[in-house]
Amino acid sequence: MPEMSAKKLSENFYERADVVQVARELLGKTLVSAVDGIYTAARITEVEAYAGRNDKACHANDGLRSARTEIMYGRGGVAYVYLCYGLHHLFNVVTNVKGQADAVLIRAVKPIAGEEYMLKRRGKAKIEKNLSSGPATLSQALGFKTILLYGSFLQGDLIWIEDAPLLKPEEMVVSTRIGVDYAGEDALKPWRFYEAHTPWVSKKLKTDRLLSEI
DNA sequence: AATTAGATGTTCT
DNA sequence: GAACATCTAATTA
Repeated sequence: MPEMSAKKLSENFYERADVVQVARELLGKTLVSAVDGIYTAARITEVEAYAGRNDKACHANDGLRSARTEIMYGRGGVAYVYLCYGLHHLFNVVTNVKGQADAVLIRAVKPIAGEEYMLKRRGKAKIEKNLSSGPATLSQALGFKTILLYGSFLQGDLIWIEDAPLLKPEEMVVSTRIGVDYAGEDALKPWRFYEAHTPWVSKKLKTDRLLSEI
């Protein structure tokens, strides 16, 4: 049985208004999955903030409401999982209060527990970067599938996030978000964050800077 | 090492 | 019908 010493992040953490700050604070936290009765856990090493109606890169931009985006308008602390490119299930954490459609995309994690199950789900033999450094690969490693998990409560017993110390500015890299070139000037917003000095990151850009250098 | 093509299905115009 | 918060294998150099 897994140890349960660390605390689950509460409603207060997720429902704050500043999605960029919540994104930064999610770095270093522990993402736990008990999907399919299999316990896996991983350290969050890369995230991106999506700022609701005012963010052209966000699915809810201009206040778009649809079956897909509806969950983002609900309360913070639930999962927004969607199918990307017809193949990949991307996992987001909904933040802010009801009515505000903010979310944080989890883009990379470092395995902590249940590595053997992650390897099996990914069809890999070795634990290395490509096991879970990417929004689609981490979802596969942790068993996230959109049908099951859209709207999952993140303090339940299927998926949750456990508290861990905050990273310091010198331990954190800031960059523009990946794959959102269609978003015009919003594509330039420095809303991607990853843990410095770890290989568990999806990709690096020439413009990346330590947060402490800005 | 860097670039390209192909996989696939839902959402939005 | 186009676009899409991606990944992998194959190809080029």
